[in-house]
Amino acid sequence: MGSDDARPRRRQTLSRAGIIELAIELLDSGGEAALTVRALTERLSTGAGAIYYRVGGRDDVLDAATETVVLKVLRDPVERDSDSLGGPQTHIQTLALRLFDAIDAHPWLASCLIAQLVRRPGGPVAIGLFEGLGAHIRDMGVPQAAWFVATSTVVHYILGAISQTARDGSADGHDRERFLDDAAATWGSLNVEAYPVVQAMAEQMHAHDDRAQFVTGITLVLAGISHASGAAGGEPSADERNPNV
Amino acid sequence: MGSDDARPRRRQTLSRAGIIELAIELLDSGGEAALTVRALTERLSTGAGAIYYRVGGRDDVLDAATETVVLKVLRDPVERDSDSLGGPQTHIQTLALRLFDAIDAHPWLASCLIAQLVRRPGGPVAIGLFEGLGAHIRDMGVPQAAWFVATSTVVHYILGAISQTARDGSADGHDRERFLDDAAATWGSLNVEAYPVVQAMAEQMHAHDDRAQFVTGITLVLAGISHASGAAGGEPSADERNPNV
DNA sequence: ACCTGAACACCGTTCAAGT
DNA sequence: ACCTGAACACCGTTCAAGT
Repeated sequence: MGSDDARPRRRQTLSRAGIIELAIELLDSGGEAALTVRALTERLSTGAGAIYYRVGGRDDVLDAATETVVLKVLRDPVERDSDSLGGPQTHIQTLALRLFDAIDAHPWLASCLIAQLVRRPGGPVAIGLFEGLGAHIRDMGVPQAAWFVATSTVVHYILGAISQTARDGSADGHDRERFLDDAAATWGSLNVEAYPVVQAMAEQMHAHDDRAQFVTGITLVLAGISHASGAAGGEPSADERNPNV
Repeated sequence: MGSDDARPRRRQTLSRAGIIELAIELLDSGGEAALTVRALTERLSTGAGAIYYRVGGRDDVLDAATETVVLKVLRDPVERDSDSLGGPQTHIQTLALRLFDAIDAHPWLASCLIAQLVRRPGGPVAIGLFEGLGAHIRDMGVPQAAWFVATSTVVHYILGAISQTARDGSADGHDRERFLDDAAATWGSLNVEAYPVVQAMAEQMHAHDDRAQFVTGITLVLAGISHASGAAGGEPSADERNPNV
């Protein structure tokens, strides 16, 4: 206000957003191990203290990168991807699939997302997830008293499923396929007396498609929710109440 | 065989099992960060090479510790914990709850279990999980073609749910409770226009009980599975198509 | 065969010092 | 206010050398 000396900022090269953007780039190309404070400082030609001043420690950078990616995925209105005729279940599938597909470009995201929700259960990522998915749970006709349990169940399924789809930094998609083929071969070669179920599953594991299986899984979870709460499947029908969930 | 010079083993102090046992002890008391090769060597009065010779690198120790704990939990017949009158769904709940409860004593287990299943999808832990749970999925009457999808869905839900129950090494149960209270307070104080659903969930989040919610969640998932496989009389909803999938 | 432990190549974080 | 970067206290892993 009163001060007439217009203070010239020494530099403007270093912004919080720029650090986070670079962090995402490092994570995408080299996995979680590639995000080091040193890699950040070298690429930005700065000192370690600058990172701490702008963002914080390594975990804070990781959380910020996760938040940036997840909130971007959640922000777009579902109508952009969903058939507008689809009911709330379709919208939940759309959101879930966006998260699933984000793992392809950001294989590090699954474990960071899980870690972040543990560290900050009331934080912006948790809020975005529960608001985005919860609205459709509400639209399914689930009674309000069950919104939190039902949404939590969906979130838990999504987290577990994407965590298993994530490759670690080193492996690419092709490696992972061979990896699962090996696993299926191991299952198939087991003693059928000791492992009858796994033995029988080996063939399906070999043939299975991660994405299709993810959709089936979430469909099953939603079926359970709508069945238990008495809500009709895709259509938000009116007066259905079940206090029991 | 032929050689008559009975070679005296220099020492017998260092066994693979002993290393793993100590690793679990370190993990239980100090979290994942407390398991270092150096901590192991100091407590065992040995050199780093000995660990590598007997078990392998740090990740191998982590995997071995995880395997030991998980397989122990899965090994007991479910009849020990389940009401013997209970059906297959009860038995799945029993197994799931054993896993859930194991997180209390071993808060590090959730993230290590997830990591291990990614690293070794055909390994003994995966096999134990899918055989143990899959047998009851079969007993529910799910058609064989859907065993793998259905069991995967249950596994994914369990992984996601226990990952969120896990505290990190520093926090104890009391800390975590205060943590969630804070989160609920944050949710409750949000702008109701922007976050109507989360705002409405705040109260339930505050009142909720992790364990009860876990049981509700798995019940919902199982309801979805039995509903889908019962209604179709064949495969579960693998053919229910979201048009944009 | 089994173990030792120094050496190597990294980490994240801090903080006095600069501008 | 904002940045520097040396210093500190750690890591996991390797491998020649011992027995």
